Amino acid sequence: MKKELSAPTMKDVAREAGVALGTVSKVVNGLPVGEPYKRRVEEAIQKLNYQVNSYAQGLKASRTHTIALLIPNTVEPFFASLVYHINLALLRRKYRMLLCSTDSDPGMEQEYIDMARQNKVDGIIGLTYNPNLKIEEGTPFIAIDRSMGPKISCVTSDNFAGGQLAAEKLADLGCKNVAFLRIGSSLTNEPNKRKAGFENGCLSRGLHYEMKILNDGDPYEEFEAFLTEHIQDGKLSFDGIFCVTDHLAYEILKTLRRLNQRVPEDVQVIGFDGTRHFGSLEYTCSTIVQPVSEIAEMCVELLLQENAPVKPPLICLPVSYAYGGTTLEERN
Amino acid sequence: MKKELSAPTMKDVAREAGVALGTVSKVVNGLPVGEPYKRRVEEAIQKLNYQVNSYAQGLKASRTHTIALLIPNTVEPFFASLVYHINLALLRRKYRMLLCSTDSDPGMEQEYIDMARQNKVDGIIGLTYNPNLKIEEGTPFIAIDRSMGPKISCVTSDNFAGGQLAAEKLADLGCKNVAFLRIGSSLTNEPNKRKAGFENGCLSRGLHYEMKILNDGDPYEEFEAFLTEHIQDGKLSFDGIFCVTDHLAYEILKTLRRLNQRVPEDVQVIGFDGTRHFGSLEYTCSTIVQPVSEIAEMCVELLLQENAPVKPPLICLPVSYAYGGTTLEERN
DNA sequence: TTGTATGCGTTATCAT
DNA sequence: ATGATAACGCATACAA
Repeated sequence: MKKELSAPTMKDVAREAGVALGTVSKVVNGLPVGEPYKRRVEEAIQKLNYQVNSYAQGLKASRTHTIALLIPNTVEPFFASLVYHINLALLRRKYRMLLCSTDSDPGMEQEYIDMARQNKVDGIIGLTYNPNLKIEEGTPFIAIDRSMGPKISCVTSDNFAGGQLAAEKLADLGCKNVAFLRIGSSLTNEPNKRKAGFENGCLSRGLHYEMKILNDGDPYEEFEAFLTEHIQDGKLSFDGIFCVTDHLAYEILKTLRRLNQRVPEDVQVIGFDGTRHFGSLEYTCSTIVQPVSEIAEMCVELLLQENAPVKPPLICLPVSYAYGGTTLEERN
Repeated sequence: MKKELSAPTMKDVAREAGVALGTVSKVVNGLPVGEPYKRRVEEAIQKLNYQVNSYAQGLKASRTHTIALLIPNTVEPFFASLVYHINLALLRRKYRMLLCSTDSDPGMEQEYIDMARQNKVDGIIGLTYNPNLKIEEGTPFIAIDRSMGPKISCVTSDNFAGGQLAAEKLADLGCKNVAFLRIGSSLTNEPNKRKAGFENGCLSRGLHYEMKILNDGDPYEEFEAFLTEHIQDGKLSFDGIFCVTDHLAYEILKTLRRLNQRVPEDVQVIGFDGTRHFGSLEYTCSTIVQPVSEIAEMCVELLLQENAPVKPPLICLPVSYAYGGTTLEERN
């Protein structure tokens, strides 16, 4: 009655196989070992149902094959999708993920970063809007969507090109007079790039445009007021609208319905995000799709290649356009 | 130049504070220590920015304050919400979460369970449809939504009561002839309970009902055919429909629109799930809401109370009804 | 009350 | 090529 309830250790395997401790370690780690020894050890492992204790491994090697993901929540579709794809990318490399859902609360974020430090994670991937987060010098950190300073790589989708693409699409689809709608703290700069790209696209195509930008707390009704102002004799003067997120597009679609505007016949709408409803069924609206899976892969790749010659400060991944029923196009 | 890049250890703190190793340990763990010593140790901790290494702790105590969550994916709203709330419940108790997104793939599931074992997690919360998963005897395991055998507690929402509630609501709202629509493997028994509860509710209210149940691979078109069969002179014979999930309800709403049936004027629709779109804005449809946050809390609570006198085999949490625009009710 | 020493499971450096 | 042994960072039983 030695250790019937605690899990078997290498020592147990060694005793069972009648070999030394070091030999078992070598077999487990795939180092060269004499064939008969190897067989006996493997049989003992089978018999005892032995599994290495990665905590002991981590203690020794100070590499834990675990990374922490800091994310505001797992519920918004874009975040949910990010979590999913990062998890996959890690699993492929036999890495584990410590999930840290922060609610964008600075206290929670810091608490989680400390936790991560205690757990000696090999690195952190973080999507946070907190500019003055204290990150340990030694811990590899990759930021998503938001630059955290020059020493930290940031992976994001090409927001500028996305805005531009939206403008070009609307122009291609026959629009003459379009609007840009946005809500969100002006501190965050990524939406600003969407806006800049959109303006750029409109100018290069000679597309007339107007903008309506709300701050974070503002009521959506202001958009309705804005649109109502642009209706004459029941007809909206815009024939195209670019919304800074799919979420906003969804709200605007409802507003347009209330205002008796048909989509896409009277006015076409393009959003930004590209995360589909209900897993992977269909888009809410025509949209600029962020390459979530590529973003995930890039983050993990960058994080794990420790001996990187240089750390790229900002990596923009290409976006694409997807039809979702709110623009004039063939249904497929 | 001893250890300028590796993190400081208790030994470093002890040297800095001029006390013994054990004293530092006691301060860190809140054990009684003389006030002046305590102060010096705390100052040293501050100065060196020391953090305990929870891997070393775990190795010693064989308790790691980490649990693993096995879940098909993080993208479907119900799952996403579950992940979010379980994460919160764990954080409150200073526990960490190892996220294991499995795609319902038995291979991945087993791989993750092994990983979890290697990591010596303190327990596993799992939502899996794989009945013959090999779970270590010693590891505490809580199942969500699906019974994994008599020795493992299962937490779920009260699906039977939910079905019943849907029937009663439809009756209350004036329905006379209703339909139950379901898609999904008949092996899973929770949807069966929704069905049984619904039938029960219909019978007790004298509500006439029909059922249409599809298997997993079947095309949605069969629902459309079913509904079309029940249209005479443009009028659907059903005035109420209960869909087994919000997801299905969403599809059915589109179908009804194609068939020129107005919702809720001609026919009222109730779904099941209650996870809202876009984080927390609004429901897709009127629905039976699962108490996700309570489910999460219950799982964590059960998992962590190790000295439980008895393990309840099945715990059903109460559901509620929420208006979502597809039933005849006041907008609020 | 504080300091010292041992062991947790693993890996790596030694002799053998 | 294999076996013994030290060390990783921490907690704790024991000695001072």
